[in-house]
Amino acid sequence: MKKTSLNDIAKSLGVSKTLVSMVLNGHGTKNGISKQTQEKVHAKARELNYKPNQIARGLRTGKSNTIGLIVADISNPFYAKLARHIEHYCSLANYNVIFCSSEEEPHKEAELLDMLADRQVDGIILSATGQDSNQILKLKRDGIPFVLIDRYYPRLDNNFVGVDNYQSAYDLTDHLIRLGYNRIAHLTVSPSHASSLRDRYKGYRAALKDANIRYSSQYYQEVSFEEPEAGVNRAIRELLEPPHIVNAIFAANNRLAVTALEVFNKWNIKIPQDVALVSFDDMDLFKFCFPPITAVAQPIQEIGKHAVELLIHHIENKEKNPPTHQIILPTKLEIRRSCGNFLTPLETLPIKTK
Amino acid sequence: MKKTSLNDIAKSLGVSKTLVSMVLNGHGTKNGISKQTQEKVHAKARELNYKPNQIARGLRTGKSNTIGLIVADISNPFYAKLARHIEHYCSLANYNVIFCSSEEEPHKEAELLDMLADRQVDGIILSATGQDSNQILKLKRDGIPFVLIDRYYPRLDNNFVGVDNYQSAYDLTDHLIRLGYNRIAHLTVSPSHASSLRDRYKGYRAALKDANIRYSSQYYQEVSFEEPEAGVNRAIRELLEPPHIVNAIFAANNRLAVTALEVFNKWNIKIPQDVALVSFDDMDLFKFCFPPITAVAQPIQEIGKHAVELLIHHIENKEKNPPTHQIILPTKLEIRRSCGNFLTPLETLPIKTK
DNA sequence: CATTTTTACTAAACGGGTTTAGTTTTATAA
DNA sequence: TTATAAAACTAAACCCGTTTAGTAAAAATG
Repeated sequence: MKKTSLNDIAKSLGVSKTLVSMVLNGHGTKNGISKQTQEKVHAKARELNYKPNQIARGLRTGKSNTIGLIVADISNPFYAKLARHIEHYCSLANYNVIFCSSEEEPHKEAELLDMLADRQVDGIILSATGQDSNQILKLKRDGIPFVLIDRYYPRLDNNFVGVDNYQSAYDLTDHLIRLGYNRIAHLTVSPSHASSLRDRYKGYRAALKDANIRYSSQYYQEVSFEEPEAGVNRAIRELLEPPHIVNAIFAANNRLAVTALEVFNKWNIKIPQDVALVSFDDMDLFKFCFPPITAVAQPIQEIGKHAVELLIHHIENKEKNPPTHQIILPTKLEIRRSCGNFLTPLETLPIKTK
Repeated sequence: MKKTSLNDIAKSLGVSKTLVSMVLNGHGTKNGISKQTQEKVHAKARELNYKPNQIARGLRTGKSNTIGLIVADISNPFYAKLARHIEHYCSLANYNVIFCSSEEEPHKEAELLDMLADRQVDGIILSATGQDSNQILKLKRDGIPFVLIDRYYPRLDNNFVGVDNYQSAYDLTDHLIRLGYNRIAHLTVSPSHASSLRDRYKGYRAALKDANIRYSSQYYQEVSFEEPEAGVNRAIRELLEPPHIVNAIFAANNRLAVTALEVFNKWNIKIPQDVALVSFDDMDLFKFCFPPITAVAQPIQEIGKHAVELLIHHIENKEKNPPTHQIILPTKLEIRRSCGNFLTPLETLPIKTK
């Protein structure tokens, strides 16, 4: 059964499609269409189950009421939850979401951005891989409204919603230090072009420095995004085999922490007896694993909400060229048992170096 | 900067836009356009960074190269992973995905289906809430190709990709029975219109029956999707407070199992000493929690792959009206420690009834 | 009664592609 | 030399809404 078009309604009532369009868009009264005619149009539209073709409408109005969302990895619960909230807030504002996952690959990110532009999305929410700011400059040049989430480009003045990765990482490291850990590894992803990861590292370093703890380059372990298993394996062996370089590990994201957990399991390494573990980004798993893992939790729902609000504001005030906003939301340090006695965070524990 | 249109290229070369369109779509030679002209067109398109407007193209061709995906709950890792694979396979076939989450609400599902139809998607992949088959009939009537995943409508002859929930639930229950558990609760979601959940229940009942284990209606516990916490709390209190109605719990999906884990944590209920727990649907958490949870794992990537293949096949053979397919994929029973000694599944353990 | 205003509506352009049905020019066959 | 075919290209319709500019008829005003 073919779909009903505006013309079908117009013909069957013997009026112009202009009239039908105006009435159905609620501009009937404004344009002086009589009450009776309006009623007839509405009745016929209902009868024929008319649904406007959004593509045709979009072609004329230049608006698709669709936004694009590109996250680094949709299978990561952090981004999955974020995606859900973004979809939710968009649907409240009558926008749809085209959903993409860049798999942390800059060339895929570039392709996706092009594709979204071809689809005439009204705006884009992007967690950038961070390697190539040309993409961002192109968006700007093409005048497509966009909001960066999670990661930003330090030198560019863009809309951004995220957390203070530096301070949160500082606090997380400081938490370890106050519990007496003095040899803390930093496990991160390579190549870590993402601003979030770089800031986490800087916060970690600053906390060490402020506590007068000597940093060793051996503490820094980078593993590839594509194959974290092998990298984490190697990193943990280096860090924990005699002479036990570290007594605590700071995982720069949840995926690394989970992978570390797997490796610990395999080698029967005990937390926190053999090593303490903390993670940036919380997840359900960390509540239930043994022992529960201390982590920095990001306010995912708020990030999604602000990103959508900001984006839609920009879309709907496009010509006025509104100023950009940077929204930094607070994180929460979820203290659990993976660093030892969590009830007395200020008491330093005797650390057993195995 | 305004985007380049076909007309821009045509004018700047002094040719018709027909010619440009044909050349850029690779129909140049077929339509007898000379080599030189074709080269000129390509060169100019490159120079002006021409990208066809997909909306305009879609309006004319009636194809949007977009499919809609509706899952029940995108924040559930099962669906998040599925979504990722679906997006991946679609992008290989040059389709985009509009992503939606019905939150298990039939009216939201209906709205989303309408919305996707308005957006002229070429097809839909749907994990239906299962309450209202009218939606499905409407899709059929409108001639929109679609594939059901995860849940199906037993009476309707549709494309479907999923697993044998009945048999898998039977096997999972049987696993408990062989370990000596004889009072097994079934924890499920209400209202469980989804075929998957109903089949899991049937498989559970059949396994009990075949083992000559008496079933009590007290074993069946239904909790609401919107607020599982309260429901699971109540259910577990009913099941595990004296007189300890059951010694094992079969959670019909991973979310219920995770919620149960939370409740156990709160009340200091030990697995498997106080109660055994198994879950339908696996997740990372079950590998790492203490103890690790035995679960039925679905082949998520294969489900996504087959769903996309089937859908695209139907889209691209629409007029030929290809026959429907039902693809049932094998599950895997991941035996862990949540039911006691997992190394000797045939040996019955002495069960302590608290 | 003539003119202006208001009411109720319509024709046609537009957006940016695709596609059908030609047209013009040049080469080939009769 | 003329009819015919092939080669190279174009005009215009079409998809389906939205929007601008305008018209016809009735009512109000001078």
